[in-house]
This record gives sequence, C-alpha cells and structure tokens, in this order.
Amino acid sequence: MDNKEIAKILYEISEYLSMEDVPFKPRAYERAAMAIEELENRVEDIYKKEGLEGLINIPTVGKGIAERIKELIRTGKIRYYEQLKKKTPVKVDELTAVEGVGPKIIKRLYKEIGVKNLIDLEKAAMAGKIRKLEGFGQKSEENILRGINFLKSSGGRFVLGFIMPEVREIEKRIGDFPGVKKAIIAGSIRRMKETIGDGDLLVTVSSPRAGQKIMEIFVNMPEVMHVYSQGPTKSSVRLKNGMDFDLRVVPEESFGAALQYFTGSKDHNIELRKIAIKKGLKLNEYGVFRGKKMIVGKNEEEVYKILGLKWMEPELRENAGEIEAAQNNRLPKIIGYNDLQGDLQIQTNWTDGSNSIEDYVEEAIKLGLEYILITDHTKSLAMTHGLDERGLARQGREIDKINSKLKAQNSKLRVLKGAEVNILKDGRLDIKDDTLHKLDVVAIAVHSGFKMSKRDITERIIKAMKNPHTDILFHPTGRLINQRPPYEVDVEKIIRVAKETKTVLEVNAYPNRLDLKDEYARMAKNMGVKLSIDSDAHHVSHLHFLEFGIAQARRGWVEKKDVINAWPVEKMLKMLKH
DNA sequence: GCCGTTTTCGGCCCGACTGTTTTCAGTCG
Repeated sequence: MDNKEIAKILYEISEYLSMEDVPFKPRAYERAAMAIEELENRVEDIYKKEGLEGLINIPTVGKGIAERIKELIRTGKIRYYEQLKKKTPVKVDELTAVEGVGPKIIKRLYKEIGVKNLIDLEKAAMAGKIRKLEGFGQKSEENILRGINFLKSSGGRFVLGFIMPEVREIEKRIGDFPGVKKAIIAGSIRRMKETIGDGDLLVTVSSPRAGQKIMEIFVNMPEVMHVYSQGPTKSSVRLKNGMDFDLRVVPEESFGAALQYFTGSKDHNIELRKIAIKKGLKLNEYGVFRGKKMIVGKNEEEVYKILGLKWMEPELRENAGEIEAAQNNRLPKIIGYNDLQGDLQIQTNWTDGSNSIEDYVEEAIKLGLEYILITDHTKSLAMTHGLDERGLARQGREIDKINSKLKAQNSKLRVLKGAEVNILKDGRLDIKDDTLHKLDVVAIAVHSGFKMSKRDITERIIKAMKNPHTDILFHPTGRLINQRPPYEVDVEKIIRVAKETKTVLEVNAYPNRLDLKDEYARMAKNMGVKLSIDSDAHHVSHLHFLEFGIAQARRGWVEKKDVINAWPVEKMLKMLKH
C-alpha cells in the first residue's frame, strides 16, 4: 500500500467526520493525510522498520492516527473507516470532486433524497429535486450541474506533473534492462501537454529475443492492473492508477520515424505527410519512402530535414505555426529546462506551506537557484493564517538574518521579501501601501469571488494591477485543471493592461494550475509582456514543479528573454516597478 | 486527534464569499 492510498483513506475519514459535525478531528485527519502525501519515505517501510513509534514521529500523526495506519498496514482495512462508510454509504471522493459540494451537503442529499454517488447526484439535479430542499435553490442546483459537467469534460485525463514520476520510473526501468538500447516516451507526454490520456514508450532492442523478454517484463510490472494485449512489437496494459500504457519495440532504422509519428500531435503529423506527398515521398512510422525504397528513418532530424524542415522541440508540434517557422528557419529559441535562476512564488510555514524558509533555502541551493522570493498569503485569506503588516515585517527581519548568514557562508543564494497579496472584491489589496513598499517584490492574486461576471472580475484585477506597488499577477485565470474552470476574466484585456502597467504575468508551474496556459503565455509574449515561471511551492519537493511551468512556457513559444526569473537577480529587480 | 520556548490540558475555526436566507450555514484550500 503506497502513501497515496493511505492518504486517500485518511482524507475520506476526515470528510465523514465533517459530515457528523465532529469538532477538530476532521482537520487532524486532513493534516495527517497531507503530511503523508508529501512524505518521501513509504509509510509502510517506516512502520516495518520503526513500528508504531516511527509512525508517531511523522509530524501531524499522533497515537490515534498511528494506530489506524498500523491497522491498515497489518489487516488491509480500518474498522473505524468501515463503520463510518456503513453509516453513510456514499462515494465521498466522487462527490467532493464536484466544486461547491462538501461533506455537509453530501450528508443531507444522502439522508433526504438518497444520493450516493455522482450518477445519483446528476439525476437528482436534472430532475429538479435539489432545488426543492430547504436551504437549496435553483442556483445551487445549477452550480452542482455545472460542476458535474466540468468533471465530465476533464474525465480520463491525467495531470502531467502528478503522473510524471511514475512514467519516468517505468521509462528508466525498461531502458536500463539488458538488451534494451533506447527507450523514449513519446506522445503527449513528450510534448509536455498539461494533461495526458495514455503513455507510449518506444524501445529498440539488441535482438528479437531481448524484444520478447522486455515485453514479458513490461506486462508483469507491479504497476500493471490488466494486460490488454502482448505481442512481439506492441504490448498494451492498464496501470493501477487507471492510465493505459503501450510499449512498442521498433526497428533501429525506423526509430526516428516512429518517435516522430508517435510524438504527434495528430495535426502536426497530417501537415507533415502532406508535405511529404508534395515532394513525391511517403511518411509513416517506419520512415520516409520514395516508392518502396526507404530513404531515412533512423532519427528525427533526418526525417524533418528531408521534408525541408528544421528539427523542432516536441513542445512546439501542435500545428500552430511551427511548420511554417521550421520551413523558414524562424523557429523560436524557446526557454531551456535549466534556464531559471530564481523562483518567485513560495509559501512557507508562516502560512499554508509545510516547510520553513531555511528548508527552502537548502533545497534551492541543491537545485542551483540563485534567488527565491518568499510569498506567503496575506491577512484576508484567513484559512491560511495570512500575514498582516506586522507579520510581514517580522518575516522581513527573519529573511534579513537568513541573508546575512548566507552571505557569511559565501552562498550565492539570496532570499527576497515578497507576499502573495490578496485582491479584495473591490480590487483593493489587503495590505497597506507603506508595507508593500518595503517588499522586494509584490505579487497579487485572486482567491475568492470566482463567480463574478466577466466585466467585474476583469475590472477588479485591473484595479489591483494599477496599484503602483504591484509587480506580478499570480495565476491570472485561477483555473485548476480537472477541478475548476478559470474565472471569466478577459485575459486579452489583462495582457494589454499588463503591458501598460508593466505588470509581470505568471506562468504558475504547479501541475494542476499551469496558469497562464500555453496559448495565453504566447499571446503575452507576442505583446511584449514579461512573464515569471514560479513553482507555487507549498513544500520543498514542489520546487521541482518548475519543470512543468517551463514546459508550459515552451509550448507557448516563450524565450529566455521573456522570463524575468531567468535573469540575474539585479536585472530582474531593476525591471520591476518599484 | 494533534500539539507544546504559552507544554499534558486547552486551544485549534481564522474571513470572504455565495446562496440561501432575514441572520446564517457551507465551501474554499
């Protein structure tokens, strides 16, 4: 049982306890679930090595929850959890996934109209049963239906950044196997799309025997739940996490053509084949052919070259102008995965992050960053214990101390003072100007009022951008992939105002945000607006998410010069408004 | 149920916003 599975059960216990109106316990279970999700070591291993004591030593896990986890590891279930489920037999995970539906609503809908799962919920809403309940109305019902439709539209796709560790693990394991020469993930994963449907792993092998062997290994991996098919060149499985995964053994001389073909996108490939036809050639996954004679296919570069195109990064292959650019040798020099020098959004344990400023300092040094901006939440975001003016001043003094220490150690790293200042409903910021003035970088963000009309929310954000202290607008559209649509903000208008006010727009790298998304990042870049790519870390391990923000920016044709935290710290600070 | 430089009990849930109400419950993260 892995940590995610354990965490999921603890989350559910938390929801059930909330339904019962039990005080404080839900929060305790929730905090334990969050801690376990972020733990590097496997809880099961901790228990095996150190027993109950080891579990209790996990912060936020005490004697009570440790006992529950112990029972889960030893018996495969938790009696307490089973009792709670029996009492309210509903699919909590399905129902809470609907935006705006929480434990109290679930409980009432179950008790009063027997809603147990998502299908029941949709039926009840469609039949107009929910609006008739006391305390509910037409709007609540519409909101629930909207939430369900949103879930459906995103169904079956996985958030790239969350699934990537498992994908890479499989890629590496297969690639390291004796007899396997090359192993590369193709498809939308290689193009670094924000969500992916399935995995395609291409390999070349040293002998047919090795090919057969690797197929054996693949279909018997511990992650595999079901084998659809197993053949000499293609095997297809479903993983336990729900994702379908194919392994293809490809002839060495066709590897480039196969990689090109399976990387896609579909539209990009269609255009390429049209070009091939015009040149009297044929392009397929085995190579480029003249008549029956294969001309090239061993690597991607030669496939593109023979079609009269420069090779291009997979992130650009969406038939969005890249083919023409490649023909005219005008491809952008998109930002590289090692080009960032700083990270401009980090939440610490001063508010809702899990780690101290020093923990982040340590991790940032490991990653080779030269600066980090601390951006804890501000006071009106009460659930995160947002900082007020005095809190920010106190944090500033701590940062000064840390910087002196770093300097004494001859460290290159510098910690900058910032905040993720909350934009109030009327567009004012919730921190006074004289405090904002003392910060190195002021970032602003919307955290409430997501359902405002297009005009109102756009005006609200613009007013906040016009504050002379504002430097960066964080996650400009507020979307959460597979979970919540963006607010109805007029992004084009925001980009225009960003240009006027010299406000930097963020490409948030958190895997289910990626906000601005690729097309808007491209629009901003084209209008000369500067961007920042930030992890939005709430835990030191999240600094690694920068990769996915960079990927999103690359998909938006963004270059190094467009990204302020790809610049040295002095140049970056000089560019800002104050 | 967890936690502790306020330490073995008594705090912890804090505020904005929405949608339902006419004074408030529930969600957000």
